[in-house]
Amino acid sequence: MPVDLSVNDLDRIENIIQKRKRVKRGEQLFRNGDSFHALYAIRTGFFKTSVSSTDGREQVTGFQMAGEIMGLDGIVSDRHTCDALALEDAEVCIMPFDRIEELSREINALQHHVHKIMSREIVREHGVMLLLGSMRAEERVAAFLLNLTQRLHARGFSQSELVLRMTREEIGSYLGLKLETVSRTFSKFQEDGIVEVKQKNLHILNAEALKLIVNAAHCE
Amino acid sequence: MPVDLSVNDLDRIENIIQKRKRVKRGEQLFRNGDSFHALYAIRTGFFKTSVSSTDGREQVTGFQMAGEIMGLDGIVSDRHTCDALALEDAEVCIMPFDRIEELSREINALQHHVHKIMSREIVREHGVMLLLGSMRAEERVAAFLLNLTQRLHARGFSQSELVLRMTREEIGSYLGLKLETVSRTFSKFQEDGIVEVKQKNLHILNAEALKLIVNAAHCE
DNA sequence: CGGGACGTTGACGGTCGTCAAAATTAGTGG
DNA sequence: CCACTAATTTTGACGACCGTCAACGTCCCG
Repeated sequence: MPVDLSVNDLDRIENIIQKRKRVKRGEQLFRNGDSFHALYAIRTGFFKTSVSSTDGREQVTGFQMAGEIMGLDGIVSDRHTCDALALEDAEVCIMPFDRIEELSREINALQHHVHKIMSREIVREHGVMLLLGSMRAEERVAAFLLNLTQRLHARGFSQSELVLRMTREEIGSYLGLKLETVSRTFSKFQEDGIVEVKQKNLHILNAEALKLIVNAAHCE
Repeated sequence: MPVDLSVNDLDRIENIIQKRKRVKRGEQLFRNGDSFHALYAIRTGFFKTSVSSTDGREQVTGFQMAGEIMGLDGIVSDRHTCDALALEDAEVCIMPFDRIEELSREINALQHHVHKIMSREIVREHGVMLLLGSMRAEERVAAFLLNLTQRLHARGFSQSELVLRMTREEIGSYLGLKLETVSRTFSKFQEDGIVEVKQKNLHILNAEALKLIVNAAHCE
């Protein structure tokens, strides 16, 4: 959140949050078609968002953790266009969007902050498109692990230990791979001594090796 | 643009556009790293936007035509994070972003309009992720053609005739395919009597067939 | 303790990438 | 306007990567 704000403005911004909501693991916060009226800030927990095609294929569009914002997809049509499902028990702040817009008109820093959040999401998705469009399986998985650990580290968690809240199938959906390929890639990384995988628990032994895999141009 | 506005407000919004800029085919409007200060609305012409990985792989993130907005990626870090290149001679309106924010605070409809534009871009990218993550080559190409024709049709062009301003390689980059695969898929569609391809000129003979290809669950 | 969801591993095949060559077009300068 | 070169496109042959199908193992939760 922006820092250079008067105490008064900070108070007003915090008042946007009318209430909080608990979402249990396996429950949906919102789903495709729901009417849109608020953005959600994650306080605790872990979510996945996904879209589905008419013929039922699911594409995971992202995994969200504490501090991140969900619901931006709903602004354009006043309806949510994706599903948000809690992968572990979670708590979110409900921020009614009309109040965000109202206050944004009065507090410049908030206005710009909102714009940045949306722009950041666009840039993030550019990165996913690069991953899906041009990387091979090992590169995708390596990039995925590095991204996760980096975000967890920024929240005070370990750089090398993490718990995968999502299934192999959900990882695969996000990365454009089948679950078997994800599993096999984990196994290969383990054989190579890069990671230690024990079900949902993952220990990164050699982050540099992962970075090399991601940045390796595979043809030259 | 929003409709329910006073004449006065409309005037003020139009005054955001300080100047226009011509961009010749092959020229870049902005590039990764450029400092950000404005959004660009396309008046005429056709653009591609793309991001690149450290090792030089290019991913086309979109093709933009008249009426569409470019530059949203730059808001978050005050620097553009992608390249925008004109695929045909073009003219754009330069809209300084600080003026957009300024006026957004006063004109609610403009504020909401800006939010919708950003949300729409996020939703569009969700669709691309679905395409890249779960569709096979023929489905991708079919979806691409339908998307292009639909947008061209909305601008008064033919539903069935179009000129591909981009190369096979650029199409491939956007769709996560190699140029040879794009070319082969066009040839196959032509054999099947779905389209007629003559270099950059494309004639869609059977749009319904394309829709079937896109919506076909390929395994059940 | 038992059942169902999830994960791992193997064998095999298809889709699409790679490499190469030829054809067609576009662009440039004389 | 034409010759010439570069860029783009098409097509073929081949192979790698990853998806598919199947079987088995493991974990979690009631």
